[in-house]
Amino acid sequence: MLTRERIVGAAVALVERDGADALSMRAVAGELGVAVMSLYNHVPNKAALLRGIAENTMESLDLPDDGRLDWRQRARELIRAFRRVAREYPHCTNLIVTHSVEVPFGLKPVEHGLAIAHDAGFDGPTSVRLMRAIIAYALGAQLRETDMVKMLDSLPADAAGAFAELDPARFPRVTALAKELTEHDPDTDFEFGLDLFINALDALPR
Amino acid sequence: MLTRERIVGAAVALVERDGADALSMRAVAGELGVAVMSLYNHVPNKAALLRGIAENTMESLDLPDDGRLDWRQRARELIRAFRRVAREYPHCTNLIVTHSVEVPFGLKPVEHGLAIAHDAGFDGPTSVRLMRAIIAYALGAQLRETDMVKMLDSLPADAAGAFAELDPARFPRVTALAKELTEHDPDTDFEFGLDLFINALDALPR
DNA sequence: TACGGTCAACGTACGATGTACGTAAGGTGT
DNA sequence: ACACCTTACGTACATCGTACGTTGACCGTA
Repeated sequence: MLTRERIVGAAVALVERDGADALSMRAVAGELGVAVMSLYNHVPNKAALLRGIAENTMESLDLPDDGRLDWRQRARELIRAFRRVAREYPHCTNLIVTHSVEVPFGLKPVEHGLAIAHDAGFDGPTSVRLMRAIIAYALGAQLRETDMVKMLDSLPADAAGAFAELDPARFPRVTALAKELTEHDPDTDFEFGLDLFINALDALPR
Repeated sequence: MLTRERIVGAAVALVERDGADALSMRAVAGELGVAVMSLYNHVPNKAALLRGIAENTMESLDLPDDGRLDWRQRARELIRAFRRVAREYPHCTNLIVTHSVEVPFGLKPVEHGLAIAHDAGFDGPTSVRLMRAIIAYALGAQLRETDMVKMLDSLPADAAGAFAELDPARFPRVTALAKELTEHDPDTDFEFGLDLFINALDALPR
């Protein structure tokens, strides 16, 4: 029996295995050993399938918000929950982020974020704004990370060497920092920016 | 005479007028009153056309970095330069961001950013990391803004009302902040996050 | 003037994609 | 036994990127 769940599951598996570009109705049908048009009995169109993937991915968010902890720690954990999902379903996450799929995660994370901001002493409008800022950072970090990976893959082998051999008169810092620019530790980078953000919030007047 | 420049120009115009989804080789050819395959005498494939769009868009970045100013102000202006481009070519910018087009902007902005970080007193590795964090924010802010616009368009009319009528027991903050959540002033949001970031940098030990 | 070469533009054609629409087969209630 | 509904299927079409071969205008040389 074909169901929406099986279809979405196959799509998720396919995307994680072969990348987002490999997602086509025909490929999903093939994955299930089924004819293409059979899918349309359960999924109205491809956009709906994308929404299904988004829901399936984002519902693996677990948000164990312990109100007794320090709000900084709670905020960190909330953002890290997103990052964990992105690590578990990297290709699906990218698909969602880049195709700006319709409101993938529900209101629960928003509610949590606003609660944390409230407990930290921020007023309503400020809470909304700082949530937006932190969401922007999390989205961008994910995007930038995959960009970086792709770039480093496309550069031949000795990317640092190529940077280092630029004209030092025009690019003094780039040549000096060639090694750092071509090295990439996603977790460290992410945590660095996250810390920056949390500290900035901490310093904000309320 | 058909040239790469004319083709890219037509593509940019088309994307800004009809959106990124409207970009097809046939549409670009139509825009120029020319047969589809004629484009391939000047552009090897669609990916190259995307790169052309990215270059064309990002070369309108102007970076008047005045080294005598305060580094905070210089950093702000560097980020705002990106945002200006995003405001001038919104659809092209989104196309670039979401399709992670190959290294669209050159090394000049990177060099500027690193120079500013150096003048602010940060060491090399830290400069690289904080540049990455700020790039993540700028990318994500752009992404989130278009998401937000799309979401508000898709929601019927009285989105705030819909939020406000949720179960206040499950979503106390969301219902209380329904108005703020459905209102959107992109510039204010962007500047709020940018300030947050700059202040965080300012507070960072060096 | 005639000719051979170059090159920009074109037309045809193919495979892949999303999906509208009609068909068939098996189960269920009367 | 018969009508009906559900579920899967096959055919068909528009649109996409692009490989490949053809055309026709131009230009230097004989």
